[in-house]
Amino acid sequence: MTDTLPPQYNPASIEAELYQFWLDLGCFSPEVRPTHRLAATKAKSRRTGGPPVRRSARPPFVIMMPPPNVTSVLHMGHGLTYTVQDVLTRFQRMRGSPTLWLPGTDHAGIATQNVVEKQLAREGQTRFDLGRQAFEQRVWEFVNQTGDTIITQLKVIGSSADWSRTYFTLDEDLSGAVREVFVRLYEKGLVYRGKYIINWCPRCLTALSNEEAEKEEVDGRIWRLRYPLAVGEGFITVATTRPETMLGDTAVAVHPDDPRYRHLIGQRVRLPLADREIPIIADLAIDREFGTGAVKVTPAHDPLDFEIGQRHGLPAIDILTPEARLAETVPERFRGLDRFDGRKRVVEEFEALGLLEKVEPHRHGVGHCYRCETVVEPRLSDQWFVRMAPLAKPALQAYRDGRLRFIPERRGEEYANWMENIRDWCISRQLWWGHRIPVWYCDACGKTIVSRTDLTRCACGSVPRQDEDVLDTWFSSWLVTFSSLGWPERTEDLARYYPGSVLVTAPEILFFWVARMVMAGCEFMGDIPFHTVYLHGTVRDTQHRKMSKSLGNGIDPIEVVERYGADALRYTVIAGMAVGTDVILDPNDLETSFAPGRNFANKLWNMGRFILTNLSGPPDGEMGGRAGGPADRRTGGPETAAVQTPRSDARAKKGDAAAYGSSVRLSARPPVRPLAGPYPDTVTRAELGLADRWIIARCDAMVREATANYEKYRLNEAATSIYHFLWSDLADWYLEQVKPRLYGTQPGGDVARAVVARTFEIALQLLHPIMPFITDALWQRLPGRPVGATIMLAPWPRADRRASDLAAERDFALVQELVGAVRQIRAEYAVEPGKQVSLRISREHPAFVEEEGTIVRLAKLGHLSFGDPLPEPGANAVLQDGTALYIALGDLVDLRKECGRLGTEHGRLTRLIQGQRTKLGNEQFISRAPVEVVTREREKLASMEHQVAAIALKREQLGCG
RNA sequence: GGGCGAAUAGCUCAGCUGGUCCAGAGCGCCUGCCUUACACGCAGGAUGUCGGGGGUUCGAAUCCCUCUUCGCCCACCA
Repeated sequence: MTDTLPPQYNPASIEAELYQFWLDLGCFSPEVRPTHRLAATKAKSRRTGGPPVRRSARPPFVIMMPPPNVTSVLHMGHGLTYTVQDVLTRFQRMRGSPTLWLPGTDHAGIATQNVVEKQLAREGQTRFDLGRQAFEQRVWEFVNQTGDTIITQLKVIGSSADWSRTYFTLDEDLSGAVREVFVRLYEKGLVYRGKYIINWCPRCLTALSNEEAEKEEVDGRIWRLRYPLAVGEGFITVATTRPETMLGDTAVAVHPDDPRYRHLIGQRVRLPLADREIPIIADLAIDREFGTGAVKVTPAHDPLDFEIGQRHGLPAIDILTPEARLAETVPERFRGLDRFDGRKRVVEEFEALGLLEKVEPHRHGVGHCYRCETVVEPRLSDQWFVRMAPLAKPALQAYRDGRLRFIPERRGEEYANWMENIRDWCISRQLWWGHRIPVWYCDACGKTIVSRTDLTRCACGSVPRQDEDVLDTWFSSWLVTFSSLGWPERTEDLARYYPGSVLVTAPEILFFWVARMVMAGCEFMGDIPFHTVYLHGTVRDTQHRKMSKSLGNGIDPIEVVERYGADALRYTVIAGMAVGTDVILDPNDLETSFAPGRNFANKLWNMGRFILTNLSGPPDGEMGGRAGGPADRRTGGPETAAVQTPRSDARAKKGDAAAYGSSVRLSARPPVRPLAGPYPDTVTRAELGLADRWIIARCDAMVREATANYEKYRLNEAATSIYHFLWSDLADWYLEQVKPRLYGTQPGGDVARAVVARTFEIALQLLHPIMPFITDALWQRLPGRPVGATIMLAPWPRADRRASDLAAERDFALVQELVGAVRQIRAEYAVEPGKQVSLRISREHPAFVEEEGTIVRLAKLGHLSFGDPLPEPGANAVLQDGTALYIALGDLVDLRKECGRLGTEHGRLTRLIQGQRTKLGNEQFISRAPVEVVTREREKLASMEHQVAAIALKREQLGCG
């Protein structure tokens, strides 16, 4: 790493190198991985042989990474979710927990198969041309070729996952777990095969689970069709949204108590077009209010109809081919028509026959394939299912008991609601890419054999055939909380890292994945797999549309990293995301969208440049800075930033390397004793000035706030409080305040350096989980860092009681108000930027005396004096504590303007005082409000009265009338 | 149809257990500054009936009701 720090932060110059450095240190692993670099340090002397493993008192912190699809490319949604996970991981790691963020990739059955099939299509082939084996081979080749892309990209954004443990859901181990689970569930009677209505995607040619068929509101139509009675005159009118299915009708159902139809029950109708007779039956499931109250029953193509059919022993006629064309079972003229063409044709014929009664617009939910968005077809089919109700019980109980909690909380109710109404899970897929169902059928003896191992011979001696289907992708993902740790083997990892801690993901896969993982954990491990489910928002564009490939409104995170750096990306999404809310970014204006992060990173960089070049003190041996004379800081330029300084020598002598993160050499793990708070141990309280005490107190407040917010998953608040401390407090005020001290033009340089170093370091550490690269780059350059130290393993700063200082906060606020007042006047009177003016302050407050230098400098004053303001015209202001200011401005002053300014202020305060008096005059308020509140309100009034009196006096002096 | 959430500055949103955060941030906008860390910057400034109405309370952006408008989840009304 070179030490030239250019004025513009260039993320590319540090990120890749730092990431590699972290990898080399092995610090993404929950176990200790001492490297040669570390072992070479004085850690050796402290330890007597053996690996430097230290058992932490804290329980491990484990996050399962939701495995991205193996063939996917990073999008902004990934950018968000993996950033959140990395922030939590880095936070916990620094707090001293053995931390495991376990990554993996998902074979993503349908998605991957679709991609490869598309490739084949371009070559004019289908998977059937290749055959099963060759096709699988082809997919493997594709996966091996592209599978690393997403992992590489995750690294680019700074993810500190333990890559050595990366799994793939089709790995041998995980496949073994899948088979084990299938067999166990089968043996328990929880897996069964049966013929039911499932969601069928006519494009992917496979069954889907209920969750995979996404309901979407569609503007459709509802047709009323007349079915003539078989005997005599008349007809019964049914209502349908899918007229083509009438070709498969096997009954018409009405409610048994419906007076309109009661007399028709038991009669038959002549089904038009199909020219079949079907019965009119009565069933309680019929809603009399809807449509005509008479329902056409198509058992092969509708779940409700299927149930009715079951109850009444109706035949089911499948009228569709797998591709959703009309099948052999319909009259010839319809055969081969696509379902939607068939629909048109059926309606036309009904109309021609005079049997179309009415067409109405109708908005309703239609299922769409979650992978290709094709309208799914409810279809009667032989599939494998998992009985879910028994599995849901303990998973629901865990939530009810409070053992499993959700953030935001309301998501818990969605979870519970789903669990309570859970339906069986269709797990077989008519695909070739995935875990083949471990079931064999023997055609000779008719046996069905479910087996953990591949079966080559049936007990009867003949060769069985394996079920053609594969399992739902989610059937392997719901197991990863333990299968990725070696289950069903009883591995050390499993013992140590199960159950995990937090599951972070998007709400979209709450049911697909999260809920099922809880069920699997309860069933196979006897315990829930994590105690907290953190569901973050979605990344959307400025029109609040979800970012997606098809809409073309996506943002490529890698492009953002290339342009602004990973830290800018991370800070922007974290700061922009309150709990449970979405992140809005403008794909058309990356510059503006990521400005917060980019600007902040650059600010940090420059703060770092400034601080590092000044930590070594002024040149020419003016360490105390007591001798005057402006220091030429250029001689102590960036190149020397990382060299040892007297300060760091002092630290080294104290042997307190641990406090500066060099503990990495001792244990490669944060030390048990966390870094103390912002109070620098190298100075005594007596040496600290007002500004020093103020920034230390502010820093301490930030430590408390940010830590609490990290703990509460309020990452945006943690981010903004650190941002505010660094930018508004440290950079805008403290660094400006200490410049003369650092330059040696004022005494106290040593103290200033100690305070700057400590507070900056603490802020960097607190910020590290969010902006890992720049914080480590700067932190490592701070004086006294041993080779191989990283902020990643530095201990989490602790609040320090000695640091809080209400008096300092109050007094420095006064100084800030005063400087602000002067600046305001200067701006208002357009005083030339460089021009010095004189200020007179009515009150000799100790804070003003102590911070005189600051005030003079920051308010660009030539001279400051205390005493009654001069009676001559000048610019005036009154602070909240009643302190009056007077600035001599000569001809610039406009008396009327002054009177106007003061008059406005006077009026505003008078109104407030009025309100305040009314409030305090209210008996009810005095008696009912808490004493502290009343006291506070009284003080407020007193202060306002004081201020207004001072203003009145000032107006009198100016002769404002 | 059920359940839930949100409406705060031009834009995107914070505001966690009703009373110092006399309503905040970022971006944008206006004015002045290339002040020797940073123009991806510094200083100053403007903009809000906290969606409408009602209520509870000594006190409401914050709690309750209602209306309006968006959004989310679930659902076999064909």
